[in-house]
Amino acid sequence: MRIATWNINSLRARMDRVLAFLERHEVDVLALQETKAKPEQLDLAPLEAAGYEVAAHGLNQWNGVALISRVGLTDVRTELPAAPTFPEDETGMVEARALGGVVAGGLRIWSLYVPNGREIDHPHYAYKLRWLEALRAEGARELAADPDARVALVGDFNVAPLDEDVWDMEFFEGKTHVTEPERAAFRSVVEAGFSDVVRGDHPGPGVFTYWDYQKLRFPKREGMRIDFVLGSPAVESAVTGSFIDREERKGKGASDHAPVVVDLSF
DNA sequence: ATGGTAGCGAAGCTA
Repeated sequence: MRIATWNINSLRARMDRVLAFLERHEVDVLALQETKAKPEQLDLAPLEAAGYEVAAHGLNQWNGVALISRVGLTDVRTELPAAPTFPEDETGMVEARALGGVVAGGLRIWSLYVPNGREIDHPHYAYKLRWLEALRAEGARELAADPDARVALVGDFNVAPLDEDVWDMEFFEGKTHVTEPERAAFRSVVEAGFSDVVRGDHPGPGVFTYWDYQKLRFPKREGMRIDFVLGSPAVESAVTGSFIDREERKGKGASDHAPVVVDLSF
């Protein structure tokens, strides 16, 4: 089974890229972030013609999350995101940041869009830390109930866990994504039992998943590693390979994030 | 400190 996560920065603007990506890599389940569309705004005909469906989509906040899956492969359990445990953002749209589904074989996959945090002194930064703590608690709860649970936490974490995950630490001094509280919150999720299943095969420095549109960051190779696939022990032991599809950041109409792809064999 | 780019939706906000 091949799963992927991709901050798409508007699903409508990039539906053609999504379709080509799914087919080129034969992806089974794709978690999307920043869909920036209401479900009813999407033209799903091309997806369905290719054998895919939107298994789930965050309801109506711009920065929505979604799961695209081969038809019939993913059963969305609305209780899975455990939304009540997640803090609400100022719009009250909790479900638009975390959405989970059960894929055939019992894999639970969550598409996560961690709050950006904006500035360190902005209330959104504290919200980001609370949100990550809620994620940790929910993940820990799932593994306490079943240590062998197949759970993948995937998405845009908006945290660069290591210094080598940004192109220049000096640039990020005083900025979000690299602060110790954010990194500690990320590590807490890992320590709850969800390990990065990509980094081992694709160590840094210089291995990134995001490059700002501005200032020629991509051609200058000035990026950040902030998109992750974190797997429970059962998922980690099922990983047979992974890659970051840097090609998707190239060309006209690219998202500012590249997809992260992981192969699993249970 | 500013502005640079992109998306949405029709001005300004978010990233």
